[in-house]
Amino acid sequence: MNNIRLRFAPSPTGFLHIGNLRTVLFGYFLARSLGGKFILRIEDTDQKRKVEGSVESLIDILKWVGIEFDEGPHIGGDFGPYIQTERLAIYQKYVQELLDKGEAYYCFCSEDRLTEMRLEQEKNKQAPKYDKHCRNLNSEEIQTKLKNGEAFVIRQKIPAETSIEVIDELRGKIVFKTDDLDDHVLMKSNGIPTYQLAAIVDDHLMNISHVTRGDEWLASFPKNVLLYKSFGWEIPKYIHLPLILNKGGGKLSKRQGDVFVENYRDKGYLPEAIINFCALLGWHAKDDQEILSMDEIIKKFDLKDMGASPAVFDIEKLDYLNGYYIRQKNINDLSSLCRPYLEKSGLINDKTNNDFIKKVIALSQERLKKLEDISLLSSFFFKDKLDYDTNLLIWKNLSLDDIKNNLHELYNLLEKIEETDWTKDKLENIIFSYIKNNNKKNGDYLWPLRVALSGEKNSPSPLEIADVLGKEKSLDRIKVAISKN
RNA sequence: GGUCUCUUCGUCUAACGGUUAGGACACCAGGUUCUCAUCCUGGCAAUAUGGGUUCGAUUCCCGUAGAGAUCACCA
Repeated sequence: MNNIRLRFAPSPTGFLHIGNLRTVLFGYFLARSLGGKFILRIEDTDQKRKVEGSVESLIDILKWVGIEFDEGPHIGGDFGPYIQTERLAIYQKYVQELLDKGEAYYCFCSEDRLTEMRLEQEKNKQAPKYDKHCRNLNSEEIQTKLKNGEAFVIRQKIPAETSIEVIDELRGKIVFKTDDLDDHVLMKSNGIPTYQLAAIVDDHLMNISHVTRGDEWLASFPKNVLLYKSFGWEIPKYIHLPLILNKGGGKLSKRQGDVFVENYRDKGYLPEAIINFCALLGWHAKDDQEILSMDEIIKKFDLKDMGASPAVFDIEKLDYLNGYYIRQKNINDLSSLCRPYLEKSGLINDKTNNDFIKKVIALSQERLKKLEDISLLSSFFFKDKLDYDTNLLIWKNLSLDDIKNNLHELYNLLEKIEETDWTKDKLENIIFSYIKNNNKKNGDYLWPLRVALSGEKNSPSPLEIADVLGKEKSLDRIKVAISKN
């Protein structure tokens, strides 16, 4: 039994961003490698951005990836509730404590005044910052305004003219001047706390030992530390994970391709590949192993082997890993994974014979980068009529007549083979010895045969295709090729 | 603009202050009974820059440059 507790605390604002996935994954690796607990907490304090149903889809996709929680809104736990809007009374209590201690203050400034102030600051090329207008109101003024029912927020009272030292586990000590820090809003006028308050209170109350969050929070880290000090609470270890960048640099954004884990799942990326890929973004195993399962990563994971520099998302490496993991699948698993893609593209229906599909998929397995590729790679198996240019049949500098002759010879040869002997190995035997005995070259026969059977420039070997297609269909396709003009 | 962070092959990254600066992806070439793919072999390719400290710097310190983050009653 130890006290290691980490959490993933997303906002329910839609699909899971790949950068967020990387953050969860590292939190998960750390928690599990330390033998600790992993908790899901929903940070829904921004009601405007909340998207209906996103908590459910979040839990779904995390489950698909293979992340298991020990506590959370969907499974309960001893530190609930795990949804922030169900904890409002708690935040009220703690914000009052801050008020009583003089670590926070009422602010009655209108939005209009704030905007005006900001415009003025911009005009004078100053950093936009709250001007502390309400910081020194006396209690009479406050009581009067409160009685008049004036709207207010509660702001954090940042100490003046000093500096604050914070420790990030990846970067070490960082020093900020408090005068550069804003008196941030802790409690909004609707009585709901901001992230800055809610996250700190919850992390404390939920006994979180290590906070893993994105790099974008580093700038507000000193304010968080100040808040811990105001409460007199112990500060957990903080790990600000570097961001994932686009190919051209810059935050991974929707405009330059897929950013949601759901997009990758739908295209047929495997969780194994996604996990492995994300792990390699900022972490490296001591022994240089680069193909790793979740279990292996957890076994080898160490905070010390993590970097603090941002990483570019390179889809080509993901493709490589995905192809690798697809090749490792056994054919039963792979065909159940691929079948939905074939059905969706209309090549098969739910009644299509499964054994036939398995054979087709087996031939495409080593060519797949992602599951959705199966439709394009294997469509010729399912079509009644192949559509290809006659010239595609021609191999090197043979004439079309030569090609047709060769196909004719093959037709006569294959026609004699018994249905029960129609297997890849036997076909191979017969065709190769025929070519050899007649002193011909493999390509003169195999290329046109392959095109006749597939209609494609690239495909598996003609013997493999013929085997899967069966005698009748194969002979039909050869006949069609011979009669093409 | 202020503040903070980051900087090794194109990309992800390794290297107690001493290595011919290593690996992976991508790319190129060769091999694997036709193409593609797989697989195997080989190749190309990096310490941003200027100063220090040191016998010795990719590694430590300072400056410069570049990139990124942040500066909401969003998270």
